[in-house]
Amino acid sequence: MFDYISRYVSLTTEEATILASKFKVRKYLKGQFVVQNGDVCRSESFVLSGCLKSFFIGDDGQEHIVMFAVEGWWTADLGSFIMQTPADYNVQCLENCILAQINYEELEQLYLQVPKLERFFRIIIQKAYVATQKRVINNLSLTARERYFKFREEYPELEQRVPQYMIASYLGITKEFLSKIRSSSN
Amino acid sequence: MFDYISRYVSLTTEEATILASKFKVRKYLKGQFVVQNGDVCRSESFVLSGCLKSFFIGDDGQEHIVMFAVEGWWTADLGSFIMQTPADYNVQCLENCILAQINYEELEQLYLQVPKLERFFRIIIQKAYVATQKRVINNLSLTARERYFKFREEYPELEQRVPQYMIASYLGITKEFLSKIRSSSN
DNA sequence: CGTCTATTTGAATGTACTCAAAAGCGGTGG
DNA sequence: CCACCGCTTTTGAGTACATTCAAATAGACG
Repeated sequence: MFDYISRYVSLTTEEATILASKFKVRKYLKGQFVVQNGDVCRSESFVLSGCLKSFFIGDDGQEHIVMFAVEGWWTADLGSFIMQTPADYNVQCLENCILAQINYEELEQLYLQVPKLERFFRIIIQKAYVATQKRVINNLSLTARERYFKFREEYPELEQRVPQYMIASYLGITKEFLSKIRSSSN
Repeated sequence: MFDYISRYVSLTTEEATILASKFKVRKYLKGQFVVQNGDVCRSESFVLSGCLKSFFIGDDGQEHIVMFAVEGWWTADLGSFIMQTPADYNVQCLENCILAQINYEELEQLYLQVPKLERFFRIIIQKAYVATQKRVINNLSLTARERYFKFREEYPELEQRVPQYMIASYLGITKEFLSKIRSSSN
């Protein structure tokens, strides 16, 4: 995690120590929930190992996957976290996971103690924002087929790690249709 | 703009002066481009008055609207701006506009001179990110019809100000189909 | 080997798109 | 003041992409 952060801002040993003191490392088993819909999302998690999905249940009763997270990614219901309001999403482990977590109050303290990190998180979010905007674009301008192939290119690891029906959900198509896409010319 | 910023961070008079010195106010006529696809997006713009669209031309040759911006919103090709790489999008005025603009170098200086603004922009981007994620969700879980009515609720002003075919583009549907949605039970 | 879950296949249906043409609407000039 | 032009919106018929539901098949795990 330090390696990762130091790509964006350089920390002194002291700052790194403060940083480390705010995070707690926690293990989760496959299937466990890190965030549950309706609860306030109390912490932001950096994935040290494992794989998770964020999803919500639509009015239709169906599960819609918002995003996946693997090693080196952050996960949370950010909307809930920043406003400290009940979460729209669930975050659940698809594998056994090890997460480095920081809660709301400690993060606010951290911003005060190490203002550089304000910059770090700004940059991280900017990138996430741009990526999400690209996803909006793809959803609007590409067919299901094209979206799927783009997904494969961009996240070849996920293609392996995650069941197909979840990828279908992430892409916004049914599992049956994804299966048909795959069978016709892969 | 100061009012707007002071909702998130409180600035001293001195800091406000520095802030003001970095921004340039510029007027654009209806139809003018603030950012052009292929150019590097050099500045971020805060809309003082007017209305703009960000869009790109898909492989199919069709215009896809990424977002609108009205008074009190920020606009830019953020991906291009933060990486200083050629823009994917165009940003064009739908009305005569007055924008407060800051370019890349000046913003970086500003972050150094008034670190509080790092916080301000982090918060802004966080909110934009959450909003964009909601849009992804809506696109995945709602029908065209539902998306349209949600859009009306959320942006009643835009509904008035922007031609219908652009709203259709923003929603990811054809203008013909939007017309049909409207005619059946409005 | 049996059970549970995930994937595939097929037929019928629905939602949204394409293309073409008509109607509405605002501005401009005769 | 009306006629015409360009641009936006509407309407309709035919089509394509994606969904639903049901059933069959394949894989993983005990």
